Parts: sequence; C-alpha cells; structure tokens
Amino acid sequence: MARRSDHTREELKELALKSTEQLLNEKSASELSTRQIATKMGYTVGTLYQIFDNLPDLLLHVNARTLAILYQNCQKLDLCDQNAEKNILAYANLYLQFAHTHPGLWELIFDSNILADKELPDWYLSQANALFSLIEVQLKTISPGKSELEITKTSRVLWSSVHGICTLSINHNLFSNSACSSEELIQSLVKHFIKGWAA
Amino acid sequence: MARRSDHTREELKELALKSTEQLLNEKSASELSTRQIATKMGYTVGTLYQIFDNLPDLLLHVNARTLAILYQNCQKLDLCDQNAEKNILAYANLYLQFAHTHPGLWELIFDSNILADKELPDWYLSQANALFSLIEVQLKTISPGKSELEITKTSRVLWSSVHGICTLSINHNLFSNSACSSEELIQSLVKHFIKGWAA
DNA sequence: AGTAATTATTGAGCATTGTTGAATTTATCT
DNA sequence: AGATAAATTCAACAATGCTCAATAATTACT
Repeated sequence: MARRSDHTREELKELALKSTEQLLNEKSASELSTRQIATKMGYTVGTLYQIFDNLPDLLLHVNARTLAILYQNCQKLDLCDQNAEKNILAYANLYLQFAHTHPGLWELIFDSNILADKELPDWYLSQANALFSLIEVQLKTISPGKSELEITKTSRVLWSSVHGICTLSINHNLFSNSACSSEELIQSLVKHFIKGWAA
Repeated sequence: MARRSDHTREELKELALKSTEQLLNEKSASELSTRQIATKMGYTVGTLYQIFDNLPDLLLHVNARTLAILYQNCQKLDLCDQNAEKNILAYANLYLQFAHTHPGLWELIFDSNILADKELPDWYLSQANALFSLIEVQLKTISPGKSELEITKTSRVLWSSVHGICTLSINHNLFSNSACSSEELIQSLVKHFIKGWAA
C-alpha cells in the first residue's frame, strides 16, 4: 500500500498527468484506461477518483497542459518582423510537427468521444483563445485596415484549415496514394489564402 | 429465435447497416454497441459476427455508404458552368450541411479510434478519391495551365481545410464566444484561397 | 503516551463492452 | 424419417469506468 504521505494532493495530480502523458507516447488515446494510469502512478484506481471527477476530467487537464506547451513553443519561435506570412507559416509548421511527434497528445485534444461532450470550462477556452491571438497579431500587420471581426474570423479559418490538414494526413490515410506531404499542403494553404485575403 | 430463412445474407447485411445508421441518428458513434445493433435488427450478436469480421469492419461499411451518399448528393447539385468557384463553394456547403444534419454518420468517418487503425481497403479509398475528383474538375477549369500534381495537391488542401472547419465547429466548441458561423468561415476560405491560387 | 477521529488507499463488485464457441434450433437433402 | 449442414442463440471471458465499504496511516486530543 502506498503510504499516504508519499505525495501531496498536488503531487498526485502532477503524477497522474505525467503518467497519462507517458502512456500517450506509447499508445493511442482510446487505449488508455484508468487502471493503467493508476498502475503507472504506483497507486490504484480509487486514488485517481479522489483527484479527478472521472476519466474525461483527467484528460481535459492533460489537454490543457498540451495547449500550454503548444503556446510556449509558439512563443519560443524567433519571428520575422518584416514577414507576417512567414510567421504564420512557422506557427502552422510548428502545429504540424507537434502533431507528428506527439500524436497521442494531439489526438486527445480533438477526441470528442473521450471527452464525453462536456461543456469546455472557461479556463480551458481562454487557453485556446491565446493560441488564436498569436495568429491575429500577425494578420493585423498584414492588413491593418480590416475590422476586428474580420481578423477574428480569418484566424479561425486559418487555424481550422491547418488543423484539417493535420487531421486528414495523420489520423487517416485518405491521401495515401498521392505524393503530397502535409508540409506541402500547409504551405500551399497559407501562401494562397493570405495572398487572396490581403489583396 | 429468428428463423434462419427470414433474411438472406445480403438482406442481413443491409439490415445491419440500416440499423446502425438509425442508431447513429439518435446517439454518437462512441455510444454504439454490437448488442444494441443486433437488438435493433431483431437478432443477437452472434449473427452480426457471421456477417462482419468485427465492429470496426461493420462501421467501415457504414462509412462506405456515407461516402456514397455524399457523392450522390454532390452530383445532384446543379452546377454553374461559368463559375467554378461557386461550384466548389456549393460542394463545401453541401459537405458542411451533411455534417450538421448527420453528425453521427459524419463523425464516424473520421473516428480513428473506432475504426481501430485498420488499413483502409482499396475499394474504400477509391470512393474517397471520387469525391476529390469532383473538386479537381472544377480546379482545372479555373487554371487549365497547372500541372496534374498541382491540381491534386490543391484539391487535398481545399478538402482538408473545409473538413477542418467542420470538425472544429461541430464537434468542439472552441469558437463558442466568437460570432463566426461555419458557413462564413467556409466562404472566406474558398473565396480567398482560390483568389490567391488562381492569381 | 494512548486513544479517538480523520483521512488516504485499497480492492472487490457492478454494469457494460467486444468477441468467441459450444449448444440449440432450423432448413435441406437423401 | 433421418442425417447433414447451416443459422442463431446465449453463456462465458477479459477488460472497461466507476463506486463504496473495509482497511491502513496520519493527525488531534486528552
């Protein structure tokens, strides 16, 4: 039996998230189980349910950390002051690369089944909005004249489109026979869309 | 006990697919179960496993029918000979509307967990390619000079992007606080991308 | 220090899942 | 009719998320 003073509540939370993230490096989100996570922590399921409401709740917290890491990585990029399109492409490629190197974590963010259609809490939505803001900043330098709503809309279009390319090229191989890499697709998207949008 | 001459093998297959499709009108793909499907058919699970290898196999056949319906709907559209951009937008809106009116069927197509990462068979991939071809036809009328590879690539970009917008606006409400409808996002995408691409 | 109250942890138990295979029922053929 | 073949059923298995009484460990109090 794990001694109850081995970890504080906070440490247990951290331990649970870390264990889940490790498991997601080896297997897909749908193969996760509470017993597996608990075992990896060195505890049993009961303890898990003392920290999180349920599995979807745990996974939501994993997702929050993933979004935070994505945001941090975005901020580490050394952007080019003169070329906003280049910056947006850098963001997009970072997104794509993250999806490739951490497919488990990435899939989990968009797996609506596993998250059980819970209403996303505000603290979670603001994290997502922070990522949108990065693109909006760049869009404003391209077309300072456009309205705030137009900037918002366009950031959503770009994000969703990049996301769609990641989804279809990673999870599903509907494109298998074609010789187009996802990098090429994303480059085409960003280049042509911004060209047409800024005109 | 269902009499064994009640349905032929083919009729059972049809019955299973129809029952699954009906269930997907009421609940999401992750809530499906073999026992539920069998009950709706008026049979038990064993019979189901005589027709399909397993649940992923059954769902793959459901998806094939969904793709076929999508393709049929696309062909029913009365296209405008003079305006390829308009046609592509019509395809995109049809796609979006289908996702809205049949969320269960639509989610299932892209649920990699439920399909268990099976290699997609050729007959399935060709159905998907048929849909791509529709867009390629339109793209060629816009820019007859572009190479075959460029046309292929661009159809993938457009499809994936439209798909991404559907995904993020239907399954997940990351955009909840913004006032952008998915129709607007798709219109922006198609309009600006094609403008920049054709230039 | 010793006992009582509190809190953490466990693990058996419940309903449900996909899948299998032996038993049973139904149809066909001689 | 009797035998063979095939379709259908259902009990069983392992694994799932989650719960809750029992147990163990720590703290509080006298």
